[in-house]
Amino acid sequence: MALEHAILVSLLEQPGSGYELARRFDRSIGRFWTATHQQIYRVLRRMEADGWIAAEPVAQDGRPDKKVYSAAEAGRVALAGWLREPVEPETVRHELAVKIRAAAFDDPAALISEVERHRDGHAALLSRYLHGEQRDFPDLTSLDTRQELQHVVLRGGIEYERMTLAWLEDVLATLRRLAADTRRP
Amino acid sequence: MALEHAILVSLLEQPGSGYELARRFDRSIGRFWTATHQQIYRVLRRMEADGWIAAEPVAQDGRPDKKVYSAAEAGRVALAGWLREPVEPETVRHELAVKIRAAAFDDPAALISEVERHRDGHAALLSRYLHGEQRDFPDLTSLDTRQELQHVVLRGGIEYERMTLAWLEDVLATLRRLAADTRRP
DNA sequence: ATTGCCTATGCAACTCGTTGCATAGCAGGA
DNA sequence: TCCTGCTATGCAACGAGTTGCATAGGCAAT
Repeated sequence: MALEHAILVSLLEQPGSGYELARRFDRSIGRFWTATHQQIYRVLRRMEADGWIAAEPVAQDGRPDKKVYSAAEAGRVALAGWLREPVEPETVRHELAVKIRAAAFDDPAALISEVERHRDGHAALLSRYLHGEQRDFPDLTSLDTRQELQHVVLRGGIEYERMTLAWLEDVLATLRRLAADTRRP
Repeated sequence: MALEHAILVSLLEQPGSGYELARRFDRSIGRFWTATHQQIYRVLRRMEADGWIAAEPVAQDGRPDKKVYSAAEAGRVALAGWLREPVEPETVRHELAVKIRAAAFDDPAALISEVERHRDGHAALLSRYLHGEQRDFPDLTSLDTRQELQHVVLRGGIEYERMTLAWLEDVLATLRRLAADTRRP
């Protein structure tokens, strides 16, 4: 399980409440790790009990109080240990690939609009990444270690989206060709 | 949940026992959907109860009896319905990306061997895909619908591995540069 | 002879992840 | 004024996924 570790990284980069973490997981962190607020609150309580993080209650006016968490030394040590462990067979769940192969037993044309939706979603994400890159890394010649590492992860996201986009166009061309073939074979 | 649907696709392509399905999920299907034998047996029982698949006991000599499942009409209909539903935000779990960002709070050099391991794994997988392509699709000019769709999914796998490989080399170069910088800044 | 691996299925216990709902005050628009 | 939405945290129930173990015969190598 790496949710603890993803939370630790996020808290090391910037302390925050459970709610704030949930929003980060909807944005930047969510690029490579997703989590709902339920998961996050549960894990935060466990991590606090284990001494990995420390909580400080913060009163706010006009809105509910919050608990701001920050990474503790024990958490940083646990993270360093995890870094040195070999990991994961990376479980894959690619629903669209299942659908494409399933289309052989139904109508390939029925999938076209669904694939177009995915393509548009990936195109939008790529454009968000590229804008985010320009905003957060305007000068690529002077980055510190943290920024270098954030940027190489972002480059991975960008390349992934580019590749996915090209593949989805390939899928669409294939589906359209098959649909035309079955209409007048 | 798409495990049912992945199993249906596999059984439509070729009937088989739970054990055989489990092995397929370790090989080709496992490229885009993973599952253990436990999950598979449980889901098979439910699908049989729902009338999506039919089971036929097959006696074998020299080894235990098996139950060979095949997709039923109700299953095919369910699969066609699922094809037409919009789906999934595709939950992402990219442990290596978490590790890379975590390295900013520890020693970037500690990650190098881990990333090299991943790179080697992806290189081996790419080579398996390319050999599988040559074996299963020797003549790309005469494919039926099913093969066309299988091949476009395989192309996706190949492009994914190529992209990942290039990115991991980028990650390695970045980590090595950062490691050199911190040794003599 | 024993050990280990392969086929084949399954139970039990557990953890992880998701969904629906609840509370509660404040802000902004129809 | 009412409705919607945001901040902020949490409970309860369920479903999905993992891990360890069990059975049981056959095969091959040590």
